[in-house]
Amino acid sequence: MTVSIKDVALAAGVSVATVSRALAKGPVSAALKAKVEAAIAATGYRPNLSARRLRSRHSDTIGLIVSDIRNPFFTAVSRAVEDVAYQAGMRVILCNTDENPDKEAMYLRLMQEERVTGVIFAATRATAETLDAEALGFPVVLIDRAAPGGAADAVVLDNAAAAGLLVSHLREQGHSRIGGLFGNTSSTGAERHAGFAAALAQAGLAAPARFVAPTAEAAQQAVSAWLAEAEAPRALVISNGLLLLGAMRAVRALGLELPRQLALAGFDNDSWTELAGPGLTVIEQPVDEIGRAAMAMLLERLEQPQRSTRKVVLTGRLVVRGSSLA
Amino acid sequence: MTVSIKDVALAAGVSVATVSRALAKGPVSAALKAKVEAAIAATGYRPNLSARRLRSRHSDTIGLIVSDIRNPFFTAVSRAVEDVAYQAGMRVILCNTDENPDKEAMYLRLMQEERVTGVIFAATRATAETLDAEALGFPVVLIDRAAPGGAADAVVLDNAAAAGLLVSHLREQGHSRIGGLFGNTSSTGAERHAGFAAALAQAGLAAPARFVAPTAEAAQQAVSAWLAEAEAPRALVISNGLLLLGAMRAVRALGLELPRQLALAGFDNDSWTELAGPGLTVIEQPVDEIGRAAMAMLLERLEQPQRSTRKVVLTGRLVVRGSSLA
DNA sequence: ATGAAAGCGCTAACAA
DNA sequence: TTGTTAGCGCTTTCAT
Repeated sequence: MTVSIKDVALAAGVSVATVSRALAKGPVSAALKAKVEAAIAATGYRPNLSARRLRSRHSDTIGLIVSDIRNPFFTAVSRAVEDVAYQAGMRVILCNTDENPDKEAMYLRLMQEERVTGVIFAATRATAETLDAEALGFPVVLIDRAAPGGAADAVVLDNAAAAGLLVSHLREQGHSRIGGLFGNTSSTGAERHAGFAAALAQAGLAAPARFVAPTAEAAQQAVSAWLAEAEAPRALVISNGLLLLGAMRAVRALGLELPRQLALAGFDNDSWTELAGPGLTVIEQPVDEIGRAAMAMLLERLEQPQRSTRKVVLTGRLVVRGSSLA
Repeated sequence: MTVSIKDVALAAGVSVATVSRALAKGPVSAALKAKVEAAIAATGYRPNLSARRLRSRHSDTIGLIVSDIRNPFFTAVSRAVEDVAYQAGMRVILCNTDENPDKEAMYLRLMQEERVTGVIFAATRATAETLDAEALGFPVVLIDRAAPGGAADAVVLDNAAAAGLLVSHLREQGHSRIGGLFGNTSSTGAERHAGFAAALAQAGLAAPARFVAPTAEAAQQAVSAWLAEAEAPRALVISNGLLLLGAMRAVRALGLELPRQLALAGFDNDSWTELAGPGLTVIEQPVDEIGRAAMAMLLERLEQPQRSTRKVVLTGRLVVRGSSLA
């Protein structure tokens, strides 16, 4: 039925050890190696990775746990991670948690059962706070959101600075009634809010903010309601690409003209932001770099399990488009 | 070091078989089951999935091979597939081929080595034509693109009809100089072109068409060049979401006003299409249904390996927006 | 350089 | 219901 290394050995007239060595590029004479290769071709043999992992005790697999792969930010990061991983001979298991702590716990358990080499993880705040990398049995690199107190390695954006960049830009365009919309499950939302609030405080301005579930629908609803109020902001900072999508839908539904009636600026240079309305002003995250840096940190951590945790902080780039211009 | 079922058995004072049964919800008395669970908690035991797969001879894993997860169509399909799969207790391996036949071959080999239960595969035309599901050793369900002659199960859109829908719509809006842009690597592009050409032929009109690599960049370039020509079309049908993105960038770069100077209609109701310009008229694919149907077909095929191959043809829905209105 | 043999952690006969 | 035992296919000593 299924052909094993034993069948190959038999067909080649060598021992299973020799076949294994030939496969692993170990010390095998050219003559035997040729015989083995012929036998593999003749039998149609394919190594069984489960057996290999069981015996060799390394899975060469990393887990990538994100909230939702439909978010273009995570899609882009995951492509970068996968490309690097496959080049390094590692597989990637991708999981979507929908920002649900129960699912996060479930997938972390799965990662243990898969005996993964390591995990790259965009955790909710709740999980990041209680994460115990020691107990998990594999290294974890957090992306997008960091753990408090440097409990784990992390690759993040300088969220506060980026939010400040957006506020400064809107101020330069003459805005003073600036509101902010943020996600309520991640530390990222909190950090961006902090930067937003600090920048406005420094300017002596109020910093009205709202927090919503991290979905386009929630954002659309929140923005619609907010803009209908008497003291509605004239400019809006939106904390991520998903929320920005919802905000933009609200703007369209209300028939508002950007930037005349409302200035809009947000996070994530998703491909559509350049095409919507007059183009949306956004903070571009270095998504490829985030993926690469996370993989690199994971590999470093594997080599030096004891070194102290690090946080790589990357800088966002302000992309100015029509939605925020005076 | 790593705790195995043996350690649990020892701690619980039972045999390894009893632990295994307790884990598999086999016949175990409540008393022993409690002891086992206590021992698992005490030891922090986690089953080793590699060992389980090796011994049980089923991986409970399905492979999902797409061209590029950054394409929102595949992102959406993959989410649907994963949700169904995880509910059915299966894990998913996701691979990106970038429409590269070498990568396709490599990942199919990987699937064999993982001893996957089955594969859902968006193949290039080249690979679909030579696909031999028998030799692979696992069932394959093609998505988005079918194999000629029904060589494998498939879930596809009625591409020709959908393209016809777009042409009819543009005709109704009074257009007669209608051009089409299609991808050059997939059967999907070919089918959409066929439907496009047939619909225009029936109307007694010319059907100028161009074929490009399936990237936004190639589309942008092709559209820019085409619209600069003397006999440029006044309406454009674009074969998928990625190409549509490129086309839209070209439109913006040229400063064209939709739909006054150019009518635009295409495939894939990606979230941005409602926000770009006056909103883009598109064919919406039932992405969730595609994912679900593919998983369902895979499971059916596993139960009935011998039944003849089937092709599930789903219907696209025309979503009319401003980009194509007279 | 090659082979014999042990055993990774688990499930599935088979016995009891 | 429970325990004993034989492998699943592979890598890795340990000999030779």
